[in-house]
Amino acid sequence: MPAHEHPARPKRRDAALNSERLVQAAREVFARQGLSATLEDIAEQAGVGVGTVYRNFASKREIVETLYDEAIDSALADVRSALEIDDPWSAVVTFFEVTAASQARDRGLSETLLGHGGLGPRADTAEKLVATLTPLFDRAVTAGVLRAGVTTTDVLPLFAMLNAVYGMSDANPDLWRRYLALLLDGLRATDRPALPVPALDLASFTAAFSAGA
Amino acid sequence: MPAHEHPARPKRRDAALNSERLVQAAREVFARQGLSATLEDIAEQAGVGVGTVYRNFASKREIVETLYDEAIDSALADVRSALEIDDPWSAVVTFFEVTAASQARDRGLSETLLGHGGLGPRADTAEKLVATLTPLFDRAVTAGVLRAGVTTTDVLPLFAMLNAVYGMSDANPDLWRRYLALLLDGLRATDRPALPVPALDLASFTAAFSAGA
DNA sequence: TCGTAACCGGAATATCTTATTCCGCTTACG
DNA sequence: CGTAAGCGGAATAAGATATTCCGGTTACGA
Repeated sequence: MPAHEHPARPKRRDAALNSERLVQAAREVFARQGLSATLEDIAEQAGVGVGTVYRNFASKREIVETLYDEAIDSALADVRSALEIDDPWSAVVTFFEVTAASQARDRGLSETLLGHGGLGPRADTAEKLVATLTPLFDRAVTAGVLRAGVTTTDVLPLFAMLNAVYGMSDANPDLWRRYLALLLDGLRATDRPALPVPALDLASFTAAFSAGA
Repeated sequence: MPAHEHPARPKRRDAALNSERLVQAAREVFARQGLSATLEDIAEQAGVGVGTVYRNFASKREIVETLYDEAIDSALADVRSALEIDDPWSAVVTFFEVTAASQARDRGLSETLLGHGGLGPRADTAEKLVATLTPLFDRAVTAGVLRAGVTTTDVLPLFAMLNAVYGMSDANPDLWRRYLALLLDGLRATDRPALPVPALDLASFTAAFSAGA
């Protein structure tokens, strides 16, 4: 908020409370149901009427932007903090596990990052993502722990795949870990033949990343 | 068509032609765009008006049923024909490749099988699917080529994952093969630790299978 | 070549869904 | 207490898309 804000009269106490409740409710509902959740779902979760939603946000889009604006930065931060792990392979594994765990926990987040919601990631995000991932992957390649041919552009398809499993079974919320383990085994250096079909090139990656579904 | 059909007067030639065109058009459009394709898309592809669609089918649902009624049986047939391959591991690989290839080629098909369209698979289909897959997997286990703990219920998540990649890049229509290879490597017997998190049990599998998205 | 029943195209209509607006009623608080 | 800030939620606006309808065409048998 602008620094020159009129301290004016503060919000009425009940209004301020509703405001907080709404943000919290939006987080929970989007996390559980994804970005296609209804404003009425959110209002109900917050225990208020839809009118109150609009007294706090100009539109649904604004709510989504408010909540997930830093989503991508946060994902990039996960990459960087994985780089602090000494063992190159552990770092890769940790990156995937931490990132996937956030997405499994928050369907709105994964939709935002995969562009399945309305507003796809901004155009330059793809490049930034690749740039950030490069050190992590390079180090693993140098150490000889990453399978030949695996590149940074593989992460989009890999997360898209995991995304398909997140909510599959209410009884097994951690089911995705099983398939992530499978994928990581395939990603690890082996004496097996190289993968068929090359990874996406940068152009295709960017296109796919900005496309969504 | 009933055997006691009045030979009556045959359809007008143009009408018969349109009929064929429509079925063909529906196949193409559903394959390309998935079951959410519009009846108008189909009519346009066939070069007719929407009215004509309704002179041939009572509803959109009927079109989908007509086209994908045998989809599941066909998938089951793929399993059985994979069983005719002598090498147990090749059989598993072939099953995945053949089945995934059909689905990559036809988005309507994969949506039907994964229940992403309107009409999910019928209730008893899950059991039938598991029953059919069992010999294929059992043989691979006996031969010691399948990783410990991998079961028939893994196929649903695995195909769901592949489904997320099928249309990802127009420039690389075969990209899915790259990730299928990765998954198959993980599925193959190794001396690596067992997978974390068990596979779905039958009840969860059935539930997930009938759920869709 | 005609007459006409069978067919057509595609605009109009019926439904749904969900975002967004509005307004009469409440309530916090000076 | 008075009243402006807030509120709930019905009403409205819009966008999709399945389905219906009907005036205009066309195949085809006589």
